[in-house]
Amino acid sequence: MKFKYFSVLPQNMQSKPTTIKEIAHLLNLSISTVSRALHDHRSIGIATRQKVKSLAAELNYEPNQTAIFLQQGKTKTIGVILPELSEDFFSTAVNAIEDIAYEQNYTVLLAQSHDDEEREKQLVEKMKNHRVDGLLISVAKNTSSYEHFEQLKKYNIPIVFFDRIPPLKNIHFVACNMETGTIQALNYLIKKGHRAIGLINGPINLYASTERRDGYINALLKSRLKFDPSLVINCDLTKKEVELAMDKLLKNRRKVTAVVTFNDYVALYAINYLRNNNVNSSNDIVFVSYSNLPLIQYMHHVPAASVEQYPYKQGQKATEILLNILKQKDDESAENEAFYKVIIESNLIENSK
Amino acid sequence: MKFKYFSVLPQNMQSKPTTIKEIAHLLNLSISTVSRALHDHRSIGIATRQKVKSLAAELNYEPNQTAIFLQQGKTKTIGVILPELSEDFFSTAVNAIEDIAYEQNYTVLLAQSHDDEEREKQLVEKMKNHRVDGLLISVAKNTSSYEHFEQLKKYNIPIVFFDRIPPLKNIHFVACNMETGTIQALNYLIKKGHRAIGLINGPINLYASTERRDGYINALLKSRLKFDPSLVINCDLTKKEVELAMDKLLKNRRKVTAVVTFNDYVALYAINYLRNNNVNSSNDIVFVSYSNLPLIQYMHHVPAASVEQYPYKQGQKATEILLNILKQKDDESAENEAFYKVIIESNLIENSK
DNA sequence: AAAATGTACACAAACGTTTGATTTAATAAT
DNA sequence: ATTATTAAATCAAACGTTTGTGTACATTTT
Repeated sequence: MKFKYFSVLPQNMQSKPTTIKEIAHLLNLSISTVSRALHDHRSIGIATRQKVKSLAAELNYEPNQTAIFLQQGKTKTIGVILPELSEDFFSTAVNAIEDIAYEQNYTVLLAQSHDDEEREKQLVEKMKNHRVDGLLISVAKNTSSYEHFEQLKKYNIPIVFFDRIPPLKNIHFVACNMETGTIQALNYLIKKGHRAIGLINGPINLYASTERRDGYINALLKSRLKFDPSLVINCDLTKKEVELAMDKLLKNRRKVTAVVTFNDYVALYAINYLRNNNVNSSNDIVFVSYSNLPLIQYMHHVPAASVEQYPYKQGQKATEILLNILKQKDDESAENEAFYKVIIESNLIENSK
Repeated sequence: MKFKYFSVLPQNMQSKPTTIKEIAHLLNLSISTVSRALHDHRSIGIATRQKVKSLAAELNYEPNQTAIFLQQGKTKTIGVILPELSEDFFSTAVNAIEDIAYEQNYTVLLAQSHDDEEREKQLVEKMKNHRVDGLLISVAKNTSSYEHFEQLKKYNIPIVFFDRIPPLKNIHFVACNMETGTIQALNYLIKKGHRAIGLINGPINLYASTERRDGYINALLKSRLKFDPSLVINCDLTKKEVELAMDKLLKNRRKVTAVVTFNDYVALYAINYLRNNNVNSSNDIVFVSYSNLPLIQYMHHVPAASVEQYPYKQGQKATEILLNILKQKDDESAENEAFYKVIIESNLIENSK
């Protein structure tokens, strides 16, 4: 690792940033007049307004946000806490959040919990200290206590949860209903003639797993097919357990012709497992997955279809809701305490390739 | 999309957050005494300190950061502007940035330019308005003018560039030298007996492309092999052009036995192209790539080796440097204007699988 | 001509801190 | 007994805004 360190003369930097005060002094006006002139207040003569504005422009005046924050008691900043930026779902959700927030002149304070409850708590604390106006949270996988969220309510900092929502009563959230997508997936496969359909599901304690299982069972029942529990296998989503699960399915009495996997990664592991073990059925087993990550474009053998969870839409909705709440708070102190609960239906998307 | 909207009674929220002022009033002390007591100033009696602290704890006092920001003229916040969070390189760099920043009690204001120069400019402006103490930037691919960066210098907001650095003279930066990694890659292949080695490179105007090409040529010369320009093909990194490039290589007079690709995505496209077209040499051609993205774990046929660019280390170094600069600025106003220029050497990593 | 209205601006408080300078009282040194 | 020293706390200014209220003058209304 090379390390160069150059020393150079101090550059000609302009002193301190211009303040409203200086402008006032230079023009022999009061501070308030300058402030109002810059805001086009009607009680300021049009001539003075012009004078002020042009001088401000000349001096590169820019309002000191920190002062405004203090004065207004808010920061025009929303905090975002989510598990992992490297997960594509979240990074696209963040794209939405940024887009909406920036549109409305809000700034985004972003932080990752890395699915660690302790860190999540610290971040909540930090965000509170930083006086964010509101919070967007997708909770860590193993978060089991929720006081840190409750506490924020007391400070009157609104939270909107998205995707991974805590089991609390009075909260705002937007989430995706996985059951309907699962039903669509099953119907799709059933229509194609599949009767023995496997499900490689996630951990049993995850709500997302329950939704998938429920959808799976309900779709079967509706089609008057009987539900065979041996075709549903829970795993912790690691490569190893996925392969074990796939193996179990292959060895099952009833030979599956299609498999629904908890997400694209699981599909990938399973498909690669089949190919690596030269299972001749590798091309016969049809896969349906969730998420529709861009990563599947790179796969050689892609799932036939995928249940879309609309990360962008979720992020968008959640942000809109939060900004709405903040706006209401401004408008009336009319404690219109209502809870937004938005549920986006998932949808099956067939993969063209 | 379902949409439920519940109305609920206003909850018992605690009024305004506690201030130092209230504590002072309650204890019949002056504001300054309370402030100093909380900071363990030695001129405050130990008894008073205790009284103040316990009352503060009782009232859940938390200093109002916005007030402190104003008073101190800094925000303990660093801005980060980078092209795309969904690119794994950047999201791991962000991990490093967050880790280091949080360690030192700084907050991170994150934003994506989406490789758009205009947006980048707006973000810089926004960050400046938000009075971030310093900036970490990886510049957008098509940024061609740099005044928005220069301008910040005048405002005395330090910038540390990382990975994608602008062609400016007096700047701080940390970047990765791709040439050495490329040389390692070539040597690796040459040692394995390869003589006809293709290079699917990026756009010719990118510095990263130049580095790769230079490394490629230099390694060949050093091994006394002659450089054949027809084996180096530039492309814009899209799937289509990569396939075209691969095709060109296949049709070349000299048959390549190894290919170095600009990054893992290119490798992926190329490898898939070979397999899809049932080129029998698909397993004979050895690939070496850059980045070592996690995505390759999911590939069936992975590159034999990859040049690591150390995103985490780059993020880490850049943050450390920025925080150093900020600390110096506090300590002495001794205008020790020096420029950090850190170059991390890339390294070839063989893929085990 | 007196009163009401309107226009264009200034004053001053407030937001919640930190911090240099000052005061008060008690203690130690001469 | 007088003066220096120290300890403990207070005062007041400052950071840069916004905003409710006050004021002077000119203009209109009655």
